[in-house]
Amino acid sequence: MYTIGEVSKMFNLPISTLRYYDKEGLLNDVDRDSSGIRKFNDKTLEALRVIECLKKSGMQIKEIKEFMNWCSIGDETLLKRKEMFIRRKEHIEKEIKELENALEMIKYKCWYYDEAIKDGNEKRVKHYSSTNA
Amino acid sequence: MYTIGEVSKMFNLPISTLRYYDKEGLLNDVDRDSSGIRKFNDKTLEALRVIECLKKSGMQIKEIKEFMNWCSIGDETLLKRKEMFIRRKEHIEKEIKELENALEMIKYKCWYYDEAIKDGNEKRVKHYSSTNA
DNA sequence: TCTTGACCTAAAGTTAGGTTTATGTATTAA
DNA sequence: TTAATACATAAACCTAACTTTAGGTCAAGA
Repeated sequence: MYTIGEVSKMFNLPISTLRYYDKEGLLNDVDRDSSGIRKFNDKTLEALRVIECLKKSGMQIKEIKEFMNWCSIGDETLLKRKEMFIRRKEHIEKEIKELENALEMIKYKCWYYDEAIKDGNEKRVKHYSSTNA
Repeated sequence: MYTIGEVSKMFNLPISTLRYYDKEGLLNDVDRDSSGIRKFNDKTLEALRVIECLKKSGMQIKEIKEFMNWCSIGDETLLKRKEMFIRRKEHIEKEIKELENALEMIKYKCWYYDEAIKDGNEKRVKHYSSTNA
């Protein structure tokens, strides 16, 4: 059992964010002690790891909430959940490709400015712009 | 010379976004015809390509504006610009790594649900959670 | 006893990056 | 001449994902 402050440190997430996730229904059934204080368990930690991952994959909070809901419904949603992960996989693979393209252009720009700095101006290197970037 | 509508189609960007970029100062000195209509040139197209790339690398509009400003100042900002691209390179490389980590977890989840669907439930496969994800 | 620190809630506020709306102008085809 | 298009502006609006604020509870240590 962990307090909200402990979990906040473990995940490097503001306490306000954890409360927000709870309020939005991303953290199914968070236990409370007799005075209403949240007691997080290992299931919550696992949920937070999944949330981190799904956010990275471009999902919105309300979509993640929907997924968490499917999880608590049970076996009848297994297929839906699998299909969702397949879509996330495709999304993230596409995103990586796009980032790699951007990275190529940025690397070219690093070279471009290296050369320009050597020359003191962009005159010579400018000619390459249309052919390389 | 291109109209805003043509550029919108070329870059698959809403006209409103192009006007917004112009207003925010991301598109240095866009020419206008005698009745005030924007006439984009190849320099603008190149700027748009750079903007796309810098956005992908995680930069904010106001930071991109600052960079565009450096470009119009001239050779004295060459070093600054190069350093900026080096930082963008680092940022994007870090981002790719994080996405690759998320992708690993998502792939595991795809396998997990594949197995669970074969079994009709998560009972058997659940045991692997702590060791794999 | 008092104060400090960690927790709680509801509700308002914030920010980025656009988008929409309302209104107007200029060109062109029927 | 009228209607449709494509352009223009300023200003209001929107959304997601938090964050901040204001006010309150509770347990522990000095």
